[in-house]
Amino acid sequence: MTNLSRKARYALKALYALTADEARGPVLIADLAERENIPRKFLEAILLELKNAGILKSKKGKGGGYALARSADQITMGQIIRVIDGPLAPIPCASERVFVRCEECTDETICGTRQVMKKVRDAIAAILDSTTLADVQTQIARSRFSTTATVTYSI
Amino acid sequence: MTNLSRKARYALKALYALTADEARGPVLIADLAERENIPRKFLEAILLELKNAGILKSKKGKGGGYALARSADQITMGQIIRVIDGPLAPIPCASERVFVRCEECTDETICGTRQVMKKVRDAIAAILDSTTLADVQTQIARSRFSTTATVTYSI
DNA sequence: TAGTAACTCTACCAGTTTTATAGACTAATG
DNA sequence: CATTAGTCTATAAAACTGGTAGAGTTACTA
Repeated sequence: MTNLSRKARYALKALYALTADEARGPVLIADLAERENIPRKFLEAILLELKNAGILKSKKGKGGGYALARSADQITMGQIIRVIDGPLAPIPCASERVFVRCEECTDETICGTRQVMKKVRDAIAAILDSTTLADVQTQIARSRFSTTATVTYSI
Repeated sequence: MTNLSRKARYALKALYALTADEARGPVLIADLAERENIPRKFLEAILLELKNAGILKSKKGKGGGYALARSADQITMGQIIRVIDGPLAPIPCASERVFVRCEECTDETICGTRQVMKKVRDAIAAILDSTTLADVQTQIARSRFSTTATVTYSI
């Protein structure tokens, strides 16, 4: 059931970097791609999606680049992952926001799988919607403090 | 992030039916396939996997078929889903049982995504490993009681 | 106000995974 | 020992994922 796409992992990695660079103003796609080891064109598409979703903002022209649209404590993991990978529910008919009836389900009111997966969805959402980029940032810093320090962000 | 495969949904559907038929002895693949609307050959492969994992047992020859290998309260959703769809963790490096280092992760001890996804994994596992086929069976019965009754199992 | 740095968009492609099918083979039961 | 029913191998269409190419557009700033 392994499920977070590489695309989403790239997105998160990029956002961690942008969070750290929040103060320093817009970051260039090319720089971000190189520093974080993400295929440039692929990253381009990812950042664009995040921008269209209101998570990032961009500035064109000289001195431009990408930056967080809101402060890091206003952006949750749930928001990010939903943008890139879609609903959190393990099964479309268990999604709160984007309910989709599933073909092989005769009657979803009595579907056992659905009832269990609704619980799973709620558990996942509870965690991801309450964890912000700022929280993750703090956790990273804390881990780095207690182990030997590297300066790169891992995904 | 929608993630439970159709194969797993078929597996669960078939297992619900086998749970209900527990008393009546082995069920034929062909019957199961028709009743539950699952492609016959595909179901065959699924049942075989479940058998190899010790969840089902089969009997060949006349009067043969498939049946649960253990009683329904000894089979958890977690066991079933792991057999068909692999680890529950949304990311390989967050898996407890089948840890796989992820390529783009420089240092997993300080990886923010990993730390969050470990929490998610634990939450998912807590639910799926404590829910048995018998539990689901009960829930289905309860739902059927409180709504208008249909006799089919939905997935 | 022109040049250029940088973002935006469309289209495409290759590889993998998922879902599904066909048929030959093997084993056990009555 | 025939029949019934499960097992195995191979194959293939379809969908998805990850990645690439290049033309086009926008907005800074000198």
